[in-house]
Amino acid sequence: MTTIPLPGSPVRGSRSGAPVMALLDLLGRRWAMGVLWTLCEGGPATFRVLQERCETISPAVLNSRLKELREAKLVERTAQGYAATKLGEQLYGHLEPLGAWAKIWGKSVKSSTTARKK
Amino acid sequence: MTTIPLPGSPVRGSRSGAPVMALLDLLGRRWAMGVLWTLCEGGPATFRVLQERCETISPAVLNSRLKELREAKLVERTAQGYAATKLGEQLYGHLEPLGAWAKIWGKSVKSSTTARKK
DNA sequence: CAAAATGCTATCTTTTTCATAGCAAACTCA
DNA sequence: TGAGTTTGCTATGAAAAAGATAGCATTTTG
Repeated sequence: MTTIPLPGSPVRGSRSGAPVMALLDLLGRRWAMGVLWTLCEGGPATFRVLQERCETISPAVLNSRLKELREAKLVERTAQGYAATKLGEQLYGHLEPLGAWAKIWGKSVKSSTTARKK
Repeated sequence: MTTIPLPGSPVRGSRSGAPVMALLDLLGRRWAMGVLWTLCEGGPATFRVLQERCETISPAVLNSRLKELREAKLVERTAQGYAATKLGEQLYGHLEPLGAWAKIWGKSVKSSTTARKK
């Protein structure tokens, strides 16, 4: 079993346990941000629906991420299924601008990477 | 070799290749945000110095992340060593508030998780 | 020029993630 | 009520990624 990164306890990448390091560890796991993003964008969803929305996530990973996000108080179970908590929405508020920024980034990258292989 | 997620090409987690999905894929790799964070916080650094700043990163992973970040135009090599590009700084600008937010988060989580096991 | 620093690559082990299958419990409704 | 469906996962085996460590070629320094 994996340890769930929580602020205060030492995490991968930092012996200090600085909150931001715990956060980066938590979010730096495959699908962590994607799941939160999807939940916030599309609203509460059951496990199965969430899985479909994420298109390619496997149930095992979805389950792991949900456990972690719930323990981190970013996601909770409601009558409607899984949903972002207030804290989760707050975090999403910080992440959401990345959507717009990514488009700008996309242009910069593409203009310098036209016709690349592999 | 791993494919580097770039906007426009389909990435893990999304067949669409939406820029934000490419970004989340790129950043959702271990140490990706940490490296950018460290570079922006501490300024340009040589490979070795960067490695030390990151405390526990292995050279292989650091090397991979640097390649990806460079291809994504977020990091570049300068006379001073590796450094965030303008684009990278911009992105960091969006990430940076997470530092403060993580502290708030830390309190909420801790208050509900006092004395947990495992 | 010898010693130290730099920038990685190689290698092996441990973790994560992926891809699927499938099962138990809750829900539907004929 | 009880067969069929949906939901929420768990199990499993294989592939990919990350971690730990050693070490080597090149550059820099004294």
